[in-house]
Amino acid sequence: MTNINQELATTYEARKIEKEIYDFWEKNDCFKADSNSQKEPYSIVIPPPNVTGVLHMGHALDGTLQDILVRYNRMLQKEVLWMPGCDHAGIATQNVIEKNLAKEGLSRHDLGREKFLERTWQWAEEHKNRILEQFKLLGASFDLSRKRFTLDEGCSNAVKKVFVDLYNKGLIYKGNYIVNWCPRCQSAISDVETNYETEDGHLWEISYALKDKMGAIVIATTRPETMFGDVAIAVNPNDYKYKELIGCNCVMPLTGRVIPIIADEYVDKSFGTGALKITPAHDPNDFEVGIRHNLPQIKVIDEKGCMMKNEYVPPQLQGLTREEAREKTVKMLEENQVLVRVTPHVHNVGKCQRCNTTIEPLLSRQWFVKMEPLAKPAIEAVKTGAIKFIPQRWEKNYLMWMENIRDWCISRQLWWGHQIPAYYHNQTGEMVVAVENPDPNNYTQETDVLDTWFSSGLWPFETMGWPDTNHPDYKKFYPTNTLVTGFDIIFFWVARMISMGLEFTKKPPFSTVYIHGLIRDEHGQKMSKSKGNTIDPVDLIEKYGCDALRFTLTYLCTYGGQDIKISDEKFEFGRNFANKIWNASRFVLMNLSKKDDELKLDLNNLSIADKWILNELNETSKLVNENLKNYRIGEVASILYEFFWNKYCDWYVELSKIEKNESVLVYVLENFLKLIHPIMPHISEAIWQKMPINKSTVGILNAQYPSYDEKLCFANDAKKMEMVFETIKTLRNLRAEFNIPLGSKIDIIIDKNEELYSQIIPYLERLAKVNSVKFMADSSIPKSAYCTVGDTKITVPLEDLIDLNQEIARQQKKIDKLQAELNSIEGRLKNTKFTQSAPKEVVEKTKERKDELLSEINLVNKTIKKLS
RNA sequence: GGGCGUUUAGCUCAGCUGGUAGAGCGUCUCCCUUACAAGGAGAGGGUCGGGGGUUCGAAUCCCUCAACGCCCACCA
Repeated sequence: MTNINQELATTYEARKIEKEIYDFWEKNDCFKADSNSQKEPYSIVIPPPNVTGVLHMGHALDGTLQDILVRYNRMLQKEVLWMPGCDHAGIATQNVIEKNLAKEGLSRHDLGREKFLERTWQWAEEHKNRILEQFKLLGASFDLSRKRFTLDEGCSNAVKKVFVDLYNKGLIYKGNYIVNWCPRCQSAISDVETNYETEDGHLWEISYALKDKMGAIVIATTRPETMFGDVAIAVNPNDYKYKELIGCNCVMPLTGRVIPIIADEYVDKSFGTGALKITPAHDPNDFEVGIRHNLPQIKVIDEKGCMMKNEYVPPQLQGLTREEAREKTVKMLEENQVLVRVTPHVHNVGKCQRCNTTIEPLLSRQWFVKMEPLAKPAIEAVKTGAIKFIPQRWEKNYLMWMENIRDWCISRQLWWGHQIPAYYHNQTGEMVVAVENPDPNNYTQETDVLDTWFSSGLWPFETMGWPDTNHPDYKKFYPTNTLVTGFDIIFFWVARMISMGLEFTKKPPFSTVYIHGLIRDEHGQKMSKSKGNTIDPVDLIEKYGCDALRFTLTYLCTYGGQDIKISDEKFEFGRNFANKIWNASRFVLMNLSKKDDELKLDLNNLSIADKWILNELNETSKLVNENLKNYRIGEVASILYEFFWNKYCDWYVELSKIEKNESVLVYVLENFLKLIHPIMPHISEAIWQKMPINKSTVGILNAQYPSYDEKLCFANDAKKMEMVFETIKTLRNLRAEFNIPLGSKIDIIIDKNEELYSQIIPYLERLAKVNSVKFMADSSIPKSAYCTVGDTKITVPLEDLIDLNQEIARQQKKIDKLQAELNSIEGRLKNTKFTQSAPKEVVEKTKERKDELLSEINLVNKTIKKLS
């Protein structure tokens, strides 16, 4: 036998071993899915990280949870596919490239579309693999041979087909609507890409003179610079203040243009002055009002956020930015004495999610997806339970959004992305929507590209070979089983995948959506580079090890999906556990004298301790399976921690130093390694491979996951063993209270349960430093300390070592505690309502407890009497 | 303006279908016991945010208030 002591270092060298193990899996092609397999399928698609991205803590959590599910199901002997890939991330990536260009003093327009895309592709190719390589550091067991990219040929074909189909079904339309326009990105963005921030602004009240009457009407606005695009003043039809003015005209200050006063329910009588200027080209609500009243749309701010040069904008304002124009407009209004009042006003301002620039609501020609018909089946799928959210509360959130869905603006004025498959005739301008350009000589393709989420919305099926529904992957692995993601992209991504999946495959793309919390810093702040509070998972892996990171994150992952606050030091928890596993295993392996067949578990040759640990293992297996199936993954981590550390190490391994059963020692370790493998894949694999047992699979990752086994249920023996532990703990406690040094051994006299205790005398000797054990029904040694374990009294003759008063006090304390419990229990039992209405078992249990307490109190009382 | 979440030991948090509160870290005492000091043995520490209700029994279910956080929403 090799010298294992030399082979295994005394502290676990995580990184060295983790690298070796991952290499081993890769070399053996362990993560490759076989679409021809007869086994039951299990599949997950990764939420595709951005091409330009680097691994962050969110990925670490998300990736770990997916890997746990994937590895668990692989060990349940299913055919598992975890599909990896990246997202082209339209705006995000284009921004990065443009920033780099800017360093060279160039803009994308200097390069032109073709050159720019060439450059972006080059960047994407260079960075595409980086993040997936980093996922490997997490131990991700995805099938890299199937790696996909949202802009690859297959995805592009799927996107085109989906676009054309939706267009032909009338679910995609093009038109002039008001959209969220980012003047910096120079593109439209969707509603979900717009974040609102409260800002301190002003409410300016401006007087518009009536045209054919004396007097004026005063409106209130937060954006005076848009007034040049006004086409009406609106009041509420029921507002008596303005009743006679409806239908009148008024003269705009500064420009003198004449606009009507109209009535619309939308106007809130109580806000501001109750009169509202209508600017359809620069406000979404005004846009709606304008449509209702058939008003013109006057654009006064351009795509860069500057005042336009047209007949509506006063010459001195033309070309100014929105901000400059606002200041100057206010000044001009003041000079003209039409500014009635200025009050501070806090309001919400839309910001571009990507660059935080203030959004300009802008009238422009865009492409939209009509969402209502697509949302309907997606709502049904969740309502009927075809798709389940975990935790369930997210369903409400999802449904509320879907039921109030608005059309989705999918065109982006970018270059990086899927170019919209619409073609315009060079002369006639006729438009054709088709997968291919009907005639490249005469038709030019639409320059807009699609929102990134359009292609990621197809991710679960576009990666499986769709639209080829005979593709082996599609047939075997679609629909997928579980989608794992954070709540922040339910609207962006999850909702759209469900809609698109149902529309195009007629199947929900997954049956379970497992939503986890977000990673935050130790103060609960969101991690961001700008705040400088990020923790790099790669650093953590280097410092503590991958399995330590995974275990810690898993442990912190609650069923309710709470956000997870982390700090560097928290990962010591996982590292310590890995080290414990390592050392316990080292101990077991070092002390084995048998091999292979000799280590086969013999159920006919078990001590009470063996039965106890096997019973515990069995219970643990049961719980772990139950909790994994129910996505209580944090609970699994805590169950396994408790089992291994507090049961196996603290007790069973210690007992094995006194009297060992190698086969049980190995059996329990082996099964624990299997149980922990999904969470801590490397260390479990590393140790498993060193174990002298019959290994029927390539690695532990393919071994059969342990489950509850009737044959290993030893409940009665386990209970007895618990009593033994209680005895040892009680004696240790006594030792500590009386400051008896470990060197001086104690004698004990036990009054009951001789059969049990005589089996475990060596344990008492070693673990409680007992010198001798006597069995005597009634020991009457007055100068003694006493312990009671249930109905058993243990006398510890300490002669002069102890102060009798101290011992009396100690016993009295125990009585007080027992008595308090007894009082409460008796109260309950006296209450006939309790005995009548509580479940039988509960009443029974309470009665049993009462008897236990009574006899123990009785016992302690007797000993006190004897002492005094 | 709606909706959701959180409030439990000094800190960070568990606590599933109601049966009388747990872990890790930190603190205190003792131990470098031949797997592990990233360890071992022991101890202390909580009227479960406030108030009300349902119940034999509430951290757990209901109502209400408070604080903090998040999401959605067009209030100019």
